[in-house]
Amino acid sequence: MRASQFHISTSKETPADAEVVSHQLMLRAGLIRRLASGLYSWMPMGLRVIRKIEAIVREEMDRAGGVELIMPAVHPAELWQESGRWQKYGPELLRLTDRHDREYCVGPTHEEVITDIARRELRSYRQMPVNFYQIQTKFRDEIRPRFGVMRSREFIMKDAYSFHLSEESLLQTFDDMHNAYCAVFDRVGLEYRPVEADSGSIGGAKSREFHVIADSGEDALAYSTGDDFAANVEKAEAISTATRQTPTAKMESVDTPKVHTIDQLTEALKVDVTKTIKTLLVKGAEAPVVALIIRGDHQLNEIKAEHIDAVLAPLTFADAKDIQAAANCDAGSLGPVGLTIPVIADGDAAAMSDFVCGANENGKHLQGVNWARDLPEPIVADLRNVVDGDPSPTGTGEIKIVRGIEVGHIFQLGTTYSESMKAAIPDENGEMQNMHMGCYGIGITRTAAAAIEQNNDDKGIIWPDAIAPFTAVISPIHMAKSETVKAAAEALYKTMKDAGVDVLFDDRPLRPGVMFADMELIGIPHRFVVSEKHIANNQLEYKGRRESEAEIIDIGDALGKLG
RNA sequence: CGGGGUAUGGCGCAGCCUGGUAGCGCACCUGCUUUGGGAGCAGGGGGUCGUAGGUUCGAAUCCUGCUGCCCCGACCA
Repeated sequence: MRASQFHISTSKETPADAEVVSHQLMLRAGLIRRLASGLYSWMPMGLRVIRKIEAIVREEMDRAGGVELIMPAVHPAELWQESGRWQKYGPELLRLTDRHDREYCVGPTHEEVITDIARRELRSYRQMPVNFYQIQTKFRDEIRPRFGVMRSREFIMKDAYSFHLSEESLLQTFDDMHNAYCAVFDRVGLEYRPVEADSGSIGGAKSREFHVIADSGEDALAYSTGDDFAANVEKAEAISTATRQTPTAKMESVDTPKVHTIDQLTEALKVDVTKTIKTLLVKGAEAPVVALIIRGDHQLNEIKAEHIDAVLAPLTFADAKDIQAAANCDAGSLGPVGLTIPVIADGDAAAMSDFVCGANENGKHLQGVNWARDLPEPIVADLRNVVDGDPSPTGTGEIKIVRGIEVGHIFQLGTTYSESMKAAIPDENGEMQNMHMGCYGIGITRTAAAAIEQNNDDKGIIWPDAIAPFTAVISPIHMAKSETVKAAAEALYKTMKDAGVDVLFDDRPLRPGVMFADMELIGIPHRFVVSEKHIANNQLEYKGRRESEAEIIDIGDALGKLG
């Protein structure tokens, strides 16, 4: 491609509203343009990246036995009503009405449509297992789109859905997909980690997320230093190793005016934060409210809390009125002593002795509190987020926390959708069986953003070769003034094109500094500079995007630099 | 949804407090000079100042409504 025939649109200035580096660089390099909140156009330079990621995904899906199809972006409401998600999905589902007053939604995911296809198309167990996939635009009406294409409303996703007669077959495909995803992210050239995850609203038994490791990631991941355990913090089990000590203090009330937070409490009473507990009231499944108890320095894990039977799902915090009714005080003075509602304590909180908590009376706290002696034993459950240094749930090593960007997610759905949508098939004995299902997603556009988060410097993007918009650029110095340079650059361009290299010929009549700055910002991995200086020796200058110094090579050796 | 901020040429911003001919940098166009790391000089084009109303002789500026965009938002016992 000749740069003069392409569209290159770079900017020196960083747009004011871009927060994260990938968003800033994508805008500056002219890869994307914003149309409205959470809606982006992919400009020619950016689209090349997307197409390369798609090609890798497609190859690996095909290799793993996937078959590609494409489904409509707009879905009739009836299908979603049948699965029950028309109600459950909430405001993230963009709903539309057509001229006949029929209701539709813009698909945020395609379980319903593919299940409808499966129940119509699959008539014999001999047709299974089968794994359909598509690469297509999705729409989710996010509350707060941000970080450019990292969390946009419209985005491109590869979604695959597999159908099986048996669970064993599903497990086999789930493993195959796990391996295919590893192959995809290996080829794209990212540092990533598969982690155990909660399956969330899609439902089903087991799921695994693929995260690109980056400090700007929205998810916290826990991994073990001792083995290959890795899980989303939402899912990672917290192991309590503490054992309760014998009480030494007697319970007494202390005045704590204006103390509403744990920080204020530790300051006022000069007590270590690990001797305090916090009490959170949430709506219960049966009781109106339930008390959740965690140590002062720990954080509630909402996902874990929501999975407890006594807790109402989705997790809802008690409001001021509920708190008054249950404890006769404000939220800042809550404690478990004397409560008549169910009290569920995290393992570490249940192992505490002589602790400090709210007195259920504004302006007062209790100290020297002990379970069993001053209040009943709580129900014990895992309620908190794991933290750095926790023992690994596998028993070897300790937990470390890193941040990640979720670029892939694979689920074992089981028979959730085949039951609600009646997708059954006769087995070898002619008996109808609900199909077992798996689903597997890769965020194509998000993968591009994640790659930039992980690969950039003060000059711009540094694309991994596999997904760079162009693998190499030829930058001639003052070609307009030198027939020699022009001839050599044209010849090199032809050689590279003939060799199948995805090369950009920067034939724009620009000063060298401008050309270099543009190509570094865009992040082309390999640069070949053709100039009068070296052409006489049949040489040119090569520089890798990550290298600080250029080297002089023979023109004939240029192709060798591209591996 | 709640809180905060913001809206002036393609991009980044000043002007607003204290009402009186809309300005700067980048980008763009023309010419000359320059030419290996985002050139210099000269000239030029482009803006209903988000929108609707109000106050006023006069509104980008003051007031009110609406809209867009950005940031923050259980973490609290």
